[in-house]
Order: sequence, then structure tokens, then C-alpha cells
Amino acid sequence: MAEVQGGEALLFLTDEQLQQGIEAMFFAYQGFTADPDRILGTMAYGRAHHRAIHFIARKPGTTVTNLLNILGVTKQSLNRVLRTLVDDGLVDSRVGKVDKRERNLQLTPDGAALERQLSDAQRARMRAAYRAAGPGAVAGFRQVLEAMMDPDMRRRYQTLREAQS
Amino acid sequence: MAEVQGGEALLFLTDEQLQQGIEAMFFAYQGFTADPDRILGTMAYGRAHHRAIHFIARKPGTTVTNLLNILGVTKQSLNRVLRTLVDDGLVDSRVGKVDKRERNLQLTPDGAALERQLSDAQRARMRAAYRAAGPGAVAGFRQVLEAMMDPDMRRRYQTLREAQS
DNA sequence: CTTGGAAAGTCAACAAAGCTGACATAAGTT
DNA sequence: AACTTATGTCAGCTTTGTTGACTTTCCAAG
Repeated sequence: MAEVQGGEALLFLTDEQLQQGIEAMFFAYQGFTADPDRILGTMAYGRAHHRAIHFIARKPGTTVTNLLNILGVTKQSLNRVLRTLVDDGLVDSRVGKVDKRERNLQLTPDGAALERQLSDAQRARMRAAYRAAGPGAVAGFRQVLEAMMDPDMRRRYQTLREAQS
Repeated sequence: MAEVQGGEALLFLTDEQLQQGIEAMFFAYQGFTADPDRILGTMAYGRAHHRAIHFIARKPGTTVTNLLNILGVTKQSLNRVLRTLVDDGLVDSRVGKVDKRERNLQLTPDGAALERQLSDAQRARMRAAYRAAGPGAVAGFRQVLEAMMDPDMRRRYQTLREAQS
């Protein structure tokens, strides 16, 4: 009873196919975070610190509010993380030039070193997965992920893409 | 400096491409969990309950140890979740027939109803993403995710796939 | 048939990381 | 001068993970 197809080829999707996609997301995300988690486990940091470091590295000089929007957590939650990173000398928080209410965040050399260590590990896994899946798969992967995002997040994701070359 | 290619076409991957893949995973996972989280937020349950319910529904009669391996958490952590589900009459835990030390877990009618509510929401999003991305993209999506898993998890994922038709 | 080990459950204590609500301060904006 | 925005902080709570210690049950090997 799974032979009929939609208007476009292969767009008939059984619940079983969707279920497998859901489980693939779950297991893949475990792998996705496994390497950074292992590294962070040896320090006093966790996944939340990784995320902050990642996006500060990605957009140096970004503000707290911007980070808040990207991460989708509360000010209090982010602040706890950010404060330890600043105190430990991994992140530099300086008063904004134009708007002095804002804080411009960037990594210190120590912060950049940790960022590199974390993202090297994560990129290595991503690279291996891309290689194993092949070039055609990569485009599809990205398309499905993008379509799965909430519209707000998709906008932020695309903004990040454009910000880089 | 990005001209050289690997043995197979397009397998030269810039750090920027990999970085975008990483961010796509992050934002997509937010979307992936958003709908169930919203539903669960109205009850006394969280994501951990959802995961337990999902895999019990998926493999009725599964044991605690098996669930432990799939979820990758500690016995104590799972037990807390499982106990509330059993106490609330959503999960039925019965002594194993062959090995009486084991507990065979399955959803009660109430549990199945919640499971359906949660997975309907999640499947709807997955279906929309698949449709938006198109049939070719779906295969690539699955291939990359599978390649990103830890070997253990990949095995469990494939086992789950085979278990169903 | 005893003993060793596996499966499951439980208690206690703790940590990471999220949340709400309330409030303070500084600095733009109207 | 009044309003709003950006940030930071205090306090308290929840969920979900962790270790470690211990018990009960029960299969299986000697």
C-alpha cells in the first residue's frame, strides 16, 4: 500500500519514512555534539559555552542581544555562561562605540584557541560525513535542514551565511 | 586557494562550507524539537519523556537496558522519567516472560495517545521539510545524517529500520 | 546447589543549563 | 523630562543529566 506517488516523483511519504528521518536526526545530533562534549567535559565548560563561543567567533563584535536571538535562550541563562567566559579571559566584552549601551563581544587569543580546538573536532566529523555521503548528498542535506528550521531561525541562518564570503 | 579537488568531484570542502553545515544542524535541531516541546510544555513532561515514549512506541516490549543503550543516558536518569510515566499510567512495565529480571515496556492507551500527538506534530514538520526540499534532497539528508552518527548509534539506528517493514 | 554476575530499581547528592520575576543602571530617543 | 532599550544581576525553581552505593531478583556456570 505504499506504491502510489504524489504529483512529483517520490513525494509520497509514509509515516515509517518520516519516523526514520526523525530518528536519524536524533542519533546524528548525538554524534554531532559528541566530540565537543568530550573536549568540554575535561574543563569546567559545557555545551552552552560552546555555542556562545561558536557564534562570537563567527561574528566578532556581535552584541549580547544578537547572541540572545541566535541562541534562543534567556538573558539570564546566557549571562551566566558569558560571565564565566569573560572572567576566565576567553571572551572580551567592550562597550559599544556607537551605542554605549551595547557590549561588543569577541574572543581573546585564549578563547580563539579553544574555539579552534572545538570546531576542528566538529568540522572533522562533518567533513567525514560529507565525504562518506558524497557531493550530491550534501546539497540535499542542507536543503532539508533549512526547510526544517523555524522561519526566524532560517532568517538568522541565512544572514550568517551571507555575512561570510 | 580553493581550486584543487579531491579524487571525486566536489569533495573539496572549505571550512566555511563545513561551518555552515554545523550551523544548519544547530538551527534545524531547534526546529525539530520545537513542536513536541511546545506540547510537552503544557504538561508535566519534558523532552526526556518524549524520547522514552517514542522508542517504547517504536519497539513495544523493549527492555530497560535496550532503552538505556538507545538513549545514551544513565539508568538513574532514565528511571526517574520512566517511573513518572508508569505512575501516570502512560507506560506499562511488566516482568519479562523468558527472563524475569527484565521489564518489558509498552505504552498504555493513554501513552499511545500522547505518543501520537507528539509524533504527529514532529512528522508534520518533517513531511513539510521533505516536500519543500524535494525527493532528491531526502536521500542526501539521510545519507549525511547516517554518516555523522557514532558507529554504535548507527548500528542501533539500522536495527530500528530493519525492525519495521 | 551454591555462587557469581547481570538486570533492574532506589537513595542521596550534585551539576549544567534552562526558566520566571523583579529590579538596577546606563544610555539613547522622543 | 519621560520613555525605551541594552545589559546585568539577584533569587528561586525545574528538568535532566551525572556518580556512587546498595538491594533484590534471578539466570547460568561450576
